[in-house]
Amino acid sequence: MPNGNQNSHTNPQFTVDSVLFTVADGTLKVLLVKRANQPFEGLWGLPGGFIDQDLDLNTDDTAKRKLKEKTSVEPQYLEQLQVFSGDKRDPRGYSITLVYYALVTEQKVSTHISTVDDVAWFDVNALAEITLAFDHFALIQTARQRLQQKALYSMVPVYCMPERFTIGQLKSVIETIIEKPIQRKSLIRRIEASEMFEGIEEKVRSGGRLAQLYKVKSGVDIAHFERNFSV
Amino acid sequence: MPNGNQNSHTNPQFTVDSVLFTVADGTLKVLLVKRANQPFEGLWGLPGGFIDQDLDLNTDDTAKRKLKEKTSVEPQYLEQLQVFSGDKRDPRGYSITLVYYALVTEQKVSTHISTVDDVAWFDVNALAEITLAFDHFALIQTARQRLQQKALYSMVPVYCMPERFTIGQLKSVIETIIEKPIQRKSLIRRIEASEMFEGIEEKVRSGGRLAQLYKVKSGVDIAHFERNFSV
DNA sequence: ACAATAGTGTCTCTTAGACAGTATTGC
DNA sequence: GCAATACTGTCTAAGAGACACTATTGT
Repeated sequence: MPNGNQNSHTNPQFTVDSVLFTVADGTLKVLLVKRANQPFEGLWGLPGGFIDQDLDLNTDDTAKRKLKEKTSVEPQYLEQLQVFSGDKRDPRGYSITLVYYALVTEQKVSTHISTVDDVAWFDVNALAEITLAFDHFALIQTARQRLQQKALYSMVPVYCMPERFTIGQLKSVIETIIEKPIQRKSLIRRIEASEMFEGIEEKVRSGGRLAQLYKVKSGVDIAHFERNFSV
Repeated sequence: MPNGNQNSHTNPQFTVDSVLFTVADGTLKVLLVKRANQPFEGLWGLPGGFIDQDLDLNTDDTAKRKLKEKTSVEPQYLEQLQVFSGDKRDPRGYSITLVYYALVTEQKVSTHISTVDDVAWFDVNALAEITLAFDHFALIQTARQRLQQKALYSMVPVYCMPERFTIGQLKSVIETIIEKPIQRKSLIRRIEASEMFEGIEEKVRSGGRLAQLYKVKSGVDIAHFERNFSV
């Protein structure tokens, strides 16, 4: 309920940060950027920054723009996580950040990332060993919990998959995210019940019997399916 | 990822607004405030305003403070909904608002509200008939959807109840929120499975057989129970 | 007695987990 | 044949909806 008498004291620094996840090599990874400015210059932190009112219609655009600057692509999935605020987050004083979390196929960004040295994937289980800027460690943990929850009742892990994938690959990605094994049969039941995927006329070898390749049917929104794994 | 070179262009107006719900007279109601300032002076809008860095440790405090100003009590339940942003929301230009939604027992605020004329409960189904400030109509609809979802798999509707309540009363409140009938038996199963409630040594009359009164066990957090109504 | 509301018992249906069993591939 | 992975069939257990049934109250 704005009333017009704002000032810098009531209008603190506002930024948008994103926790971009992918699954590769059997681990959950998060994209971090080496900071070029104070504070925390030289430390790794989340990609993000200020709104540019000329470029961004809203904060979603800000998150996408900042991610594209660092990865050259827009994430397949992007969702608001939550706002973090207070005077402990930033040594300069009270600050507010709107945090998004996002998912992407690792392959889509790997070539671009390998050409720069200030952007890299980090294993989320190895973050305790490095010092991150601001409260970004806590933000990542919160995002990870939300992703784990969402992976239990939705198909969002598919956003970490390449366009064509096998059930075995998807099972492995889900298990990496939720850190628990699931029943292959349960996954197949979900895939069938969702009616969001179709087998394509191609199989791929995987050490044993050839595996059926699947892809998302055109025009369906994966995010709109809910079903529970009761792990 | 703040970097220090902010200005008013990259740091637009930021406010915190709250959608406070209650259930009374068999309908879902939302608390609105008559605006005393431009823009939209004289129209009804959500309670909210700017952060006060001296009073608010974080945005949760801002939401609570503004709600207390209008209702004299803190809500029993408060949760971040989402951020709304863009240059269409406020005639003065780009703006950002962090929206919370909250629940309260109607009785706790009724006496205070009746003493002022710029705060009132509105039936959420009658909002189309009045003009609200800003995009507050849309914010309320989003909050209502979130509340409906949450009422399906959690016990949050209990936050709309007085301290002691019957199963019949809770059933009615849930049905008002989700706009669908539920099975009394299913509700009882949830109450038992949650182990969060206890019957007290008192019954209350309700037109037929006396009804058992329940209350929340001390020390339990209602928000931490998940179970599905498959309505 | 009867209406009204509270509360119980129990059947069915859906669905997830478990896991045995079959199918197909490379070596 | 054997190891490895893909896929299927089916039993079981949990839990929600449905609804008939019993219990207790005021009139």
